[in-house]
Amino acid sequence: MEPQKRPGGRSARVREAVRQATLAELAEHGYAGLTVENVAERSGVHKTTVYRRWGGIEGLISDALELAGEEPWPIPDTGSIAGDLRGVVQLVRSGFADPELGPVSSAFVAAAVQDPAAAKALHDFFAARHEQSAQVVRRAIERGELPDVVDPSEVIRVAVAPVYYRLFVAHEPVSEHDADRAADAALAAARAGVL
Amino acid sequence: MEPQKRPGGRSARVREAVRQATLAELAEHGYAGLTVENVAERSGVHKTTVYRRWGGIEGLISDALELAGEEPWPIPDTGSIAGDLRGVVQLVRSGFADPELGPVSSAFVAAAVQDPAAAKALHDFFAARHEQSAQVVRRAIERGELPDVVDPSEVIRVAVAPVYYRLFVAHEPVSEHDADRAADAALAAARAGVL
DNA sequence: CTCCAAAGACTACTCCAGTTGCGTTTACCT
DNA sequence: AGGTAAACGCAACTGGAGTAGTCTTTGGAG
Repeated sequence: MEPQKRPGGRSARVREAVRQATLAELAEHGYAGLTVENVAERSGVHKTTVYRRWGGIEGLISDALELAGEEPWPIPDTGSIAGDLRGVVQLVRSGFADPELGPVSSAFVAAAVQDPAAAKALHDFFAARHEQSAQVVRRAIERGELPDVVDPSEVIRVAVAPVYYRLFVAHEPVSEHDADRAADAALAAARAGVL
Repeated sequence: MEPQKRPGGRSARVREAVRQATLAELAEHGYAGLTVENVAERSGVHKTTVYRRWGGIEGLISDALELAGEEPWPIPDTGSIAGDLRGVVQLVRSGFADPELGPVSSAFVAAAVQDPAAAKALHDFFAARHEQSAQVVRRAIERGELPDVVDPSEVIRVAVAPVYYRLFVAHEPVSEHDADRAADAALAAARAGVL
């Protein structure tokens, strides 16, 4: 009574096992502590197989990232653009603050800074996120809360950028207040029509 | 006729040679391609000496970063906060776009994402940069261009954040227009009093 | 000028990430 | 069912990062 056989046999099981092991290792040891051997041992798949199919750590990251990108992203709907934008930014902040998800998310960013393949995967990931999150801005435009000249995805970028900047560039702590302020700043700029 | 002897003898020369070699290797091969052996060979200093004094790649990066932090940062003075802010952000953008400085600067960011020591060094670096750049905002407040409730360094952060976000998180290209727009957005938020 | 302590150079070693070649298993196809 | 090609497992090997011990050089002090 195998789970299911149609979408693939052994290979599919191996792939899934490795993906899960990668995420688990990432959560435990972070990106710096991620090794192919540990992933292989945890997944029960042999070391050489991982090297052949994934090519190395970068491949593991890209694959896991692709998996993460398929998961849906909750879009806030508080009724006002102010609340929605704050919701989006807080979601980002809390995601990295989470002791379980945080290290995994951070690992993706870390990997992308070094490996071009991971960078491409992360680029696509964020393109999708921007597109989805921009929904809150489009709704606001329809409601007349914002001028229709604003670029919806640009508002999202400017809103979340300070959080990422603090986390991965300046390496400063990010409080809830910081997140709200970033969202409010993006909103003020959008209202002024500069975005 | 040695350059100068007071500030130290052999050790000082070794340290300087290694620092320069680190920067040169960083510019050529980036952070991913940086190895202790290459730095040692280029500097003419033995491998073991580098390991003993710097401890490894992280130490090399931290040391080079400390050196970079001592260099002065040009503060724009165009007469208006709008021009000054744009100048600050453009300076960031052009720094990373430069074919020589870009890889080095990027390497610092990459290193800091992985190594705590480099992260600390980069944190201090940006703290100093924020403090210096905030000057343009403080002048604007004095001139009455901005309300005196605004947080000068926060305006800087919000202004430059989208550039870094595009470069190192979303991995999107950054145009001059993007940089100007980010500066304008921060200014609009500051005028609205939300920063 | 001579001596000495600190710092660097050198050699040889260890250890582990990544590779290679080959044997074995597995899913799919007729 | 049986055959086959792809995918996986396995063990041995390679290469380079990092370490340890020892010798040599250097810069300063009396």
